[in-house]
Amino acid sequence: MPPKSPDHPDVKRAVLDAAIAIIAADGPDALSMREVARRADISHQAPYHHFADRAGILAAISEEGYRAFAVEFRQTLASSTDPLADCLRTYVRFAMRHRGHFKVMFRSDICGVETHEHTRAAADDAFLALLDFAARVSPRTGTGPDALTLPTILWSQAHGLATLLIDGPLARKLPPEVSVDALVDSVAAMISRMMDMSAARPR
Amino acid sequence: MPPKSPDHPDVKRAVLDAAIAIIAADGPDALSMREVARRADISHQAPYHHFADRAGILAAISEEGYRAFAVEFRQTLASSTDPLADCLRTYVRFAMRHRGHFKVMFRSDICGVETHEHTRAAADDAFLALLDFAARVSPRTGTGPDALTLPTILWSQAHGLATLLIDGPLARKLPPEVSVDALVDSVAAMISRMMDMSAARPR
DNA sequence: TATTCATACTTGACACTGTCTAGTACAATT
DNA sequence: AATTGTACTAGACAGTGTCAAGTATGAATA
Repeated sequence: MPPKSPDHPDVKRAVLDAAIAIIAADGPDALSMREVARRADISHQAPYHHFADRAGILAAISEEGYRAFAVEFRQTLASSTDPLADCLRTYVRFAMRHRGHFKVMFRSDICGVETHEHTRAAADDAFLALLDFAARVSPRTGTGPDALTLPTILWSQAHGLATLLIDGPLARKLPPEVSVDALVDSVAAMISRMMDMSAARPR
Repeated sequence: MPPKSPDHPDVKRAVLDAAIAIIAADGPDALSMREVARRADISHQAPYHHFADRAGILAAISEEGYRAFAVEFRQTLASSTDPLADCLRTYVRFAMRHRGHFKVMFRSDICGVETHEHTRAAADDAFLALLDFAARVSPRTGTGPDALTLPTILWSQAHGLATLLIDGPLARKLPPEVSVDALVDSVAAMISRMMDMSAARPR
């Protein structure tokens, strides 16, 4: 039980929030321990009491992101009648609403998934949610060596769209009259239609 | 005309190659001007004679990447009888064979596409190649507000797969008996089949 | 041939970074 | 009252990007 600091009610949270804000604005590269400390109005060394190092902060952020993602994704999956379109939308919407988290989560070099146990566990769980999604979209998916093909397609589709919009050049390519939401919707609709047709006459 | 240095035949090239090697191994974050200079066996300030700053090196690398990508992609498109599968393979293969370039190209925060004119031009041209690809795959694509939907789908698919394999957690998820090449092949095959069916009974 | 001049560097310095090592203030425990 | 552990602060160090100034070298000019 951490006895509350006299200065701040929850320094750890303040550190995380400052870090997330910096990352959302300028990307993970711009994350500086000292800038975080400055924003949280603590000494440049205080964050080290809550996180081992810079990588520790990033790992904590991506872990938080994976957990939140799994929750949102499972909620959508459970309550949707058109899981393909809705989950795709959820994926992209999560990326845009939690840029700070998302920008770290899928950078395996910095997200800590290979070095931090808790982060890895959260990432694995989020991956399970994705597999559930794929199974729901196409129950025919077997367990053979091809079992990963459809999940890979769906994941790539959602992830590629999200990253191209967040980090990549896609948003810049959109003509002004096409909104990001509209694009996501039409992509979801077209994919959904293609999947249905493919299911209607398999093999 | 740059008069050849007495020390190196082409310092600029040496700087670029050292930088690409560093990025391929440890990502763009690990790129350090001083490490580059050390590897090229020049003073820590010599790179500044050929590039304005760190961002200038990254912009040069991504420009080079865009050009090479456009060439490879157009070659595939011109010579293929199954453009969808072949171009998807080319995209992913390019990412894996030119990791150093690829890891910079699609990080719009660092690739210089918004700040460096030549880089932007190369990126725009590569995008045109993608549009040609989409038109070839589905000639029915009109010019209305939905014109971007299919290109977006194809691009997202290829890009998502490439980034999940290069930077993301997908490669870690693959069971040992499934090779990356095999996964890319089966994804390409499945997508291709779905597109064909969708084309066979449109609307 | 002697002088000028741009090119391609090197060297030195600065502010900033992550992180190591020492501290210090304070609450809970003994 | 003394000890201990938590949550910090302060100082120092090597490494970073980059600015400023100096130096060697080859080409152009006088």
